[in-house]
This record gives sequence, C-alpha cells and structure tokens, in this order.
Amino acid sequence: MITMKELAALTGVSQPTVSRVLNGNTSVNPEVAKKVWDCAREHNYQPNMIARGLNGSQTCLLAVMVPNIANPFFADVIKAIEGTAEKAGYSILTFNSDYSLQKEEKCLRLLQQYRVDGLIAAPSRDDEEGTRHFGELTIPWRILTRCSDRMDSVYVSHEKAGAMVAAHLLQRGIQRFLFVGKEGDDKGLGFERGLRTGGVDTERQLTVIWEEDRERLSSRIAAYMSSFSDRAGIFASNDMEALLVLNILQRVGIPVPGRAALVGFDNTFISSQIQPGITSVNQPVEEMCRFVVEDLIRQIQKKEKKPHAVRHTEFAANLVVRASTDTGSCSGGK
Amino acid sequence: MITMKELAALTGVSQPTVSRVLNGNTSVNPEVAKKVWDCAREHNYQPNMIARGLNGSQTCLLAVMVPNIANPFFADVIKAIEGTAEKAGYSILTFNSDYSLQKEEKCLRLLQQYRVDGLIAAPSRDDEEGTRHFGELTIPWRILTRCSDRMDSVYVSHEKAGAMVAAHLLQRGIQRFLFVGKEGDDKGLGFERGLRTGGVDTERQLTVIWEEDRERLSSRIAAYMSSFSDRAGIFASNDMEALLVLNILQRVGIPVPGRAALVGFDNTFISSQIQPGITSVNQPVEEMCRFVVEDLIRQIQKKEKKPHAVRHTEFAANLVVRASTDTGSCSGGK
DNA sequence: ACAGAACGTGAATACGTATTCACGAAAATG
DNA sequence: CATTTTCGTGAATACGTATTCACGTTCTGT
Repeated sequence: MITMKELAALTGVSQPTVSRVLNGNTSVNPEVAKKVWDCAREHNYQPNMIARGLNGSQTCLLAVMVPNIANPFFADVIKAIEGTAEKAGYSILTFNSDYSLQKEEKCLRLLQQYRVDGLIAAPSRDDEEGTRHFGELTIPWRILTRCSDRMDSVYVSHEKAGAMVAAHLLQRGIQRFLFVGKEGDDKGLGFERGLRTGGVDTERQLTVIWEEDRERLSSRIAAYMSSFSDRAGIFASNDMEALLVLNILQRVGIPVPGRAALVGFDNTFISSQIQPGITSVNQPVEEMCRFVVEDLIRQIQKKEKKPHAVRHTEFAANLVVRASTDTGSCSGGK
Repeated sequence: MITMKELAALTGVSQPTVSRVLNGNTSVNPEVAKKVWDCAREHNYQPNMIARGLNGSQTCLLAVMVPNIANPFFADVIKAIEGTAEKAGYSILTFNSDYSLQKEEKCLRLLQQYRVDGLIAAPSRDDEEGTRHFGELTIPWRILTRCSDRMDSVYVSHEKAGAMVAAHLLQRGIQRFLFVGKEGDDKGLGFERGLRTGGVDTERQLTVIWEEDRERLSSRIAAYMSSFSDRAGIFASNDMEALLVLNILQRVGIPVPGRAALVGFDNTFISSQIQPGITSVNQPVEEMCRFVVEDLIRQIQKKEKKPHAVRHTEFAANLVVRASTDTGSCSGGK
C-alpha cells in the first residue's frame, strides 16, 4: 500500500504537494498535478483513513448500535443507515447490544475508542437507568425508534400507534383484547388508552401476556384463547411475536382472522409474505434513517459539539391492513 | 477525551511510561503504576484506536461484506461474526454490496482505506469475473458461504445440498420438479444431478424458473403449476423465495404439502415459524462464522501475510424436514 | 519600473500511540 | 569492592496525513 511520501519521492515533489493534488483544495501546477495523479493511479494509491482520522478529527465513521441485528426490523434499519451513510462518504461500525445494558456500555466505550464521528443507537430500554450512559458521550449521537425526554430522538410514537391499533380493532367490532408484550411497553399503554377511549372496560376486557420463554408464552396464549369463545383482538409487540402467535393459533386450530384478529408491529416483509397477511404498524424506516443520518452528519460537519437543545423528531406511523384483521365471517375464515 | 500525554503530565511521568502501565507489557514501578491507573480511571481515559492503528499495523477492525443485510440469513451471519469477533477484541465494519459488482469494488476500496486487519466476504457471484477483484487484496481475507477455486473459502456445498434435497423429494415419491432460482446456481446443478442419480429424466421432469421481478415470478410459477395435475417438488434457492412460493401457492389455492412439496434454503427462523413449516437446508451458521473469524484472526496475528495455499473448509449441511414436504395424503393436507 | 498582491511549493508541525535506544541506579555476582 | 546484570524510565522516532508558515516567483496596477 503506497503512501503519499513515496508518491512524492517518485514524482519529485514534496508530500504536502501530493496531498494538495489528491485532495484538490488549493491550486497546484497542472503539469505537476497530472504527473502525481498518473503516478497515484499507476500504483493504486489508497488514502489512509486512519492517518487522516488521527490528524484532522474526522474518521468518517458512524457507529450503529442495535439490540439484535437478526431482528428483520433492525436489519432493515442497518441497511437503510448504511445506504445513506455510504452516499455521504461515511462507513459504519455495527454493534449488537443483545438487549444487555452491560454490553451496551461496552459498545459505547469501544466506539469512542475508534473515535467515530457519530452514533445512531436503538437502546434496549428507554427508562432513566437504561439511557444514562448515553449522557456521558462526547460525540454527536441520535436515538432511533425510541423516545426519551433527555435525548435527541427520531421515532414513531409507539403510544399513538398502540391507540391506532385499538381503534382499528374496535372498528372491527371486537370486545376482547390481548396484548402480547412487556408490561409497561408504550405500545401496550397506548393500546390500553385507545381501548378506554372506545369505551372498553380494560380491567376486564384487556389481558397482557409476556414470557421470555417461547414455550411458556405459547401455552399461556393457548390457555387464554380457550378461556372464552368470542372473537379476540390480539396485538403483538412486533412482527416476530405476531408470527409466533399466528403459529400457535394455527396449531391449536383457531382460525385467523375468524376467531382472532391479529396485529403486528414494524411491518417487516414477514407480515406481507405470510398467509394470511398480518395487519401491522408500519414505521417509515427508510425515511427515518435517511433523516437521522443526514441530520447527524450535518451536526458533525458544523462541528456544533454542544450547543443545541434536545430535539424530538416524530414520524407518523400508519397501519397496513391485511387479511389477519378482516372483518369477515366469525365462522372460521379460510 | 484525555490522552496519554496529558495523563503523563498529570502524574509527573513520561508518556511512554503511561503507555507501559496501561498496556502492562513491561515492568514499571508499582507505585507509579497505581498513580497512573487511578488518574486514568478518574479521567475516564479511552485509548485512541486510531492512533494505535496508525502506529502498529493493527486496527483490530474486521470488515464484513454481504450482498444484502436485510436477508435474514445474512443478518444471522453478521450477528454471529460480530459475536465472536467481539470476544476476540475486534470490531466490525459492515458493508452491503447490494448484489452489485461495482459496489463490491467500492467496498473493497473503502475497507482497504480503513486498513482493516481482515475481511470476511460473501460475494455476490462466485464466477471468475465476480471474484477477480479479491485477488488484488493485500490483507488477509476469507470467503464465506461460497466456494471458489482461487480463494480461501468456508462454506457448505450448495451442490451437495441440492442433491440432498433431490433425494428427499424422490423419497417422497415425487416425479415433477421445479427449481426456483438462477440458471447455473450450484444448488440447482446439484438438484439436477441428484434427480438424475435417482433416475429422473431432467429434460422433461425438471423446470427452472427465475425472474427478478416478483410479479412475473409469481405468474410464471402459477402458470407452471396449472400446466399439469400431479404432485410437484419445488426447491427454492432460499427461504425468502420459498416463502414467496408458498404465498403464491396458497393464494392460488394449491395445497402444500398436498399438491406441492416445498423446500427452502438457509433454515432461517421463517421456515420454522410459518405454517406449514418449510423443510429447509440448514447451514451451521454459528459454527461456520466462529471458525472463519478465529481462523482469520489467527492468520492476522501470525502475520503470515502471503505464504499459504488456498484452503477450502467445507461444513456439512443438513436437511431440516418439516410439514411442507410431508408425505401426507395427496388430497390437500390441512 | 517598482510596490504589492497572488500564486505555487517545501519545511515544519501536529495528531496519539508503541517501540527502540540509551542512560542511570540498584541489585546481583565474583 | 569491582564488575556485570537487571530494572525502571525518559528521549527520540515512526506511522500517514493535513495544515500552517514562510519563501520565492510571477502577475497586477500606478
């Protein structure tokens, strides 16, 4: 891998001149420039970003931290971020926090060691304790897909989305509801609020189920469904959970959407490719990522390190309605 | 972000001594060491990996290049690579080649500019033209999930896997076969070989269909299925295609596995979570990634830049049989 | 034709680290 | 006690780049 100094020796000029030719900031003698360019091409010169990063304080690296890369939603996020970052001349360092605060802190340490220019993170948790460590960061950063009072965030309101789902299910005439997700999840809270607004007695008509263990989750859901006989509206906290629920119901012989209307979250390819299609809350991933990357890069290049208030950028979610919530006959849709 | 020099000034020693304390290679006065450690902790010192990378020639960065991060299989790959790399003290730079040779070359250029210590790549194509640019790399690298004569590769034999699928379908008594994938794909070739071995007249009984456009692909598959009435064995080149095929068939009212037995590839979560479960070729992603990362890092640390022959490490694939190829009644299994 | 501006270029420097070298002091050896 | 070895440490250097500074040359304006 040839360096500027060697290039300079070969063409008989000084290293700074080579730098000037290759970066084209200041004017140089056209003849010299041509000679240098030719020589650089001939030897396939590749600038050393490490050295460049050490000198100026620009590494042109962005870090992306997500809880689980294998989740299709986050895979989409990473793809979208990589896409727009690449166009802007930035490369990305990917970190998997595995829903562990400890790993998250390790990632934060690491990405600071690499002097990345900025960070885009989807934290595992959005409470005080789960986000405190972000406060100590000295680099520009953005929170994606979550909303926190204390941090710059780009997100879709899970709370509103939950209410939207509630409205949709109520419109279908459903009277019994199940939320499959963690207690206290914004989606769940919004769902509850939406139901209440629609006149539902959530104490009696809404159930929340969550188990880390897939098997136990399955059996609890099955037990729930067999405890009554009218139609249920089930809201799963993401498409993967929705897929699991669908799987359970189909296995137990409960028709969807006939006996249960099912709604997922994230609108990943799963929900559209499956039969029946699953109604799902769509987040405008592409737009959000483009916005967050461009916004972050803008801040980086303006070098406005500190002085800016906490900003929240909320994107609108929309419900993509599919067969899983068809109003259809209550008698076991095909 | 405090530096060693500043730390040195604060503790009244020289910068090299700070370096020695923090890295612990050579012996230093215990009292001095303690003072330096305390000071480092107090100011939350983080080593500058950029500077470290510029000096020694170790960046502790690994590049990973895949054609499409959003494909669950590659998402699994990245997660597995990140996991073992992290344990070994390496971080990863993720690149998406988007199945474009041009982008692939750009990625290769980029990752060389960042002086990554090594590369793990899943190339878009495995022919001569599609892999030539790897030959010019000066850093250690490995090819994952593909096999090329000229390059170090860690893979599952797609050819053998295809034959395995053929054997499985033949065992189910099927006589008509469809491969959904690109002409010339190793999976398809192996599938054909396997069928021939089983006495199938592949000229007449095997069809290959591929279209980039989902709509046209759908209509061609539907047309194919309506051109005869006996049971078909369909082998899709990956789980996402298999899901698409299943979707088409279900929409047209063709029962799976009744009228068509379906086999996918990669054994992603999709194939197990869907109803009916899709029989799929499983690649031992976890093991392969662990092997390739550890092997690559071994080479990096031995600094054996050039001298080693092209090695191929083949992992065994296995078929995970699910409901989509149940031998069941030919009369439309529910 | 002369003062000053504009231009092209090289020397020097900084970025933060690891490493080599040399030097003095202390310890071990005879 | 003299001599060698070991140990702890600082000075110097290298890694590859971008930038600042200064210097000399050519161009512009009166």
